Amino acid sequence: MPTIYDVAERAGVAPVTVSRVLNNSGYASEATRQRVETAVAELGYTPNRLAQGLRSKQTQTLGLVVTDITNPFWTTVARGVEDAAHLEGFSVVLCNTDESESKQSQYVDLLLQKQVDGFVLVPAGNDLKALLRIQKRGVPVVVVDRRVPVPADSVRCDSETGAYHLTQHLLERGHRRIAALSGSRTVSTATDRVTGYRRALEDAGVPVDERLIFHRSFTQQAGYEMTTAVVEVSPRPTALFAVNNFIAIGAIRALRAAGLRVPEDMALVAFDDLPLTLIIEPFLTVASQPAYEMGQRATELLLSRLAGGGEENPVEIVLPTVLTVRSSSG
Amino acid sequence: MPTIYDVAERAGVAPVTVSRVLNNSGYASEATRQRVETAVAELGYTPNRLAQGLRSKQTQTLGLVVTDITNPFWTTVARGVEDAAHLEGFSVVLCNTDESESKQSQYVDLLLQKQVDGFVLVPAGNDLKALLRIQKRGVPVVVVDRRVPVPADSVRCDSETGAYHLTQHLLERGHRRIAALSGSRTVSTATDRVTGYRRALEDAGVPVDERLIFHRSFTQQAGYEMTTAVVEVSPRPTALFAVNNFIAIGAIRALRAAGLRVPEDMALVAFDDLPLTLIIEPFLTVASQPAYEMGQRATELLLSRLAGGGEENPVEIVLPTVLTVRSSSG
DNA sequence: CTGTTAGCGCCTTCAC
DNA sequence: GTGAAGGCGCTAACAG
Repeated sequence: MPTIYDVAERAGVAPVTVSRVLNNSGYASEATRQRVETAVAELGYTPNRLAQGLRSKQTQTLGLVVTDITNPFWTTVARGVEDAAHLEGFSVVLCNTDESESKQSQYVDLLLQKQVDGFVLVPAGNDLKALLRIQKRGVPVVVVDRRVPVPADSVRCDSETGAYHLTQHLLERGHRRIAALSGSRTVSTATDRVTGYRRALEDAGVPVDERLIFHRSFTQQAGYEMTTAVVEVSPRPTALFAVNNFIAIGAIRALRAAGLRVPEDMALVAFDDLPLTLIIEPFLTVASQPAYEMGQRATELLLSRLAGGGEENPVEIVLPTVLTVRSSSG
Repeated sequence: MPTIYDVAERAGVAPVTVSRVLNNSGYASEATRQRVETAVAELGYTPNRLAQGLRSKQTQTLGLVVTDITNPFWTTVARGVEDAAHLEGFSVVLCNTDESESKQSQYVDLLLQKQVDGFVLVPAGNDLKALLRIQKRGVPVVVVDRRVPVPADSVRCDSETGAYHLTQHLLERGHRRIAALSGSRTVSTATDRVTGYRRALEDAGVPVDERLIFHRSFTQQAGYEMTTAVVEVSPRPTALFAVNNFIAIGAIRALRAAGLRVPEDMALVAFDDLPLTLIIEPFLTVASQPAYEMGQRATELLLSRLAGGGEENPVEIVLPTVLTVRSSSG
């Protein structure tokens, strides 16, 4: 691997001059510029970003910490992050925490050691230590999707209002007994959506039946189990509100297993759309989040922080969800 | 940010000793080891991987270059890569080429500059320059999913046999006019699958009608368009072979639009399963690829190369596809 | 078992 | 407009 020294020697200049030409910093006569550039080409020189980073304290790299890239929602967020980062010459290191706090901790430390310039972070569980460690180092971080009880730049959707609209939609359809199938209580999106659900019921003067509110996890398996339990409640609810896409799929499967039709025997609405590229016939009524935009906006915010821009105070971007009514709600 | 010098000073030892303790390289008495460790803890010292990498010429980082993380197949491959890498303490930098050769080239160069230790590469288009550049630098690379006309470690599925089985399956069901909807001719998986299709027809003594073979791209849009065209061919085929999942979805939509039922009016088989976590009722007959395992195996192979292991010659891992018969084939 | 020396490749600082 | 010196944080190679 040739270095700037090799280039310098070949071009008959000093190493600094090579650096200056390559980075367009400082003056350089057209003549030397030419000589350096031909030397670079002849040698096939490539800068070593490790050395650059060590010296300049910037790696042009972002850490992306999500729960599971296998969930199409995070996939899309990741794509938004990657595209926005690439646009500014930044690379993205991908990490899956699987909602495990220890994995999150491990990854964050690793990324800090790698001197990433910033983080796009989906906090796993309710462990704030990792986030705080990042902030303490003075490394910019944007929290995505979830609320955290500390000041931090963030991008998320209005979960509560989205849930409110979905529930309201069911109420307008005449449903009075609506079950909520949610994720872990430690995750703000899970609780916010249940809060929106509650508020909609209360605003409509419909009593909240605590036996119809389930908290488990954001998985298909959990959706299946919660639904299996909910159909046994007496009197049986007439509609379900699934707090994410996986739970919804699990719910549909459980309903089929129980011989119940959607929406005739049980209406269903959900948070998060399913990827339209993979679905043959969209039929779920959903409050969908602009996943790509979330990733993109988060990254843009992060990069603006890196550029030294922005206000002093944390920026909190809250995007609206989009209610799409389809056949599953009757 | 404290450095080993700070730690050394505090512990009353030389910087090297700190390095030795931290990396468990070379001897260190229990006493100094203790002193170093408490100093590390007190200072909150964290190694700088950039400096380590510059010195040791190893970054513990892999470059993952795929066409589009948004496709669940690649998502799953990526997850396999990430998990396997993480197991050995490696990080993964994610890049989407969107099948663009210039993007591929750009990314590969960037990753080389970042001194990644190895590549998991899905070659975009039929441009080998990027791959050759990697190999020329002596950086290990494993090609995934596609065949390339140069020696290289690789992991892929047996596309030809998979396609053969799918076509054979349709033939056994009595179909004689079967259309093939494929991707770009520049991608080996597209051509291999058509080759398998041809061979199955020939082995069954069924003449190949070139008007029933389409090459466009691996997208839903292309699937839709090819299907719209294929139903106009006279005599109309009775079955379709979609060369990947997106094409299959596009085909189904086009068939619906044309008022044709699957499988009654048109049977359908496809390569690549749809993610079972997102599908309510799997009904596509498919030859599915073990995507997660492909990523995992590729990464393991790559890491074994980094460890200096393996044979001299390129290793070519060809995994079998799994035929899953469901209702779409009648 | 521990320390000294040197240098990975680059860029900032200061001279000329 | 160009160059010399020094150091970013770490570890290999060689002492002792």
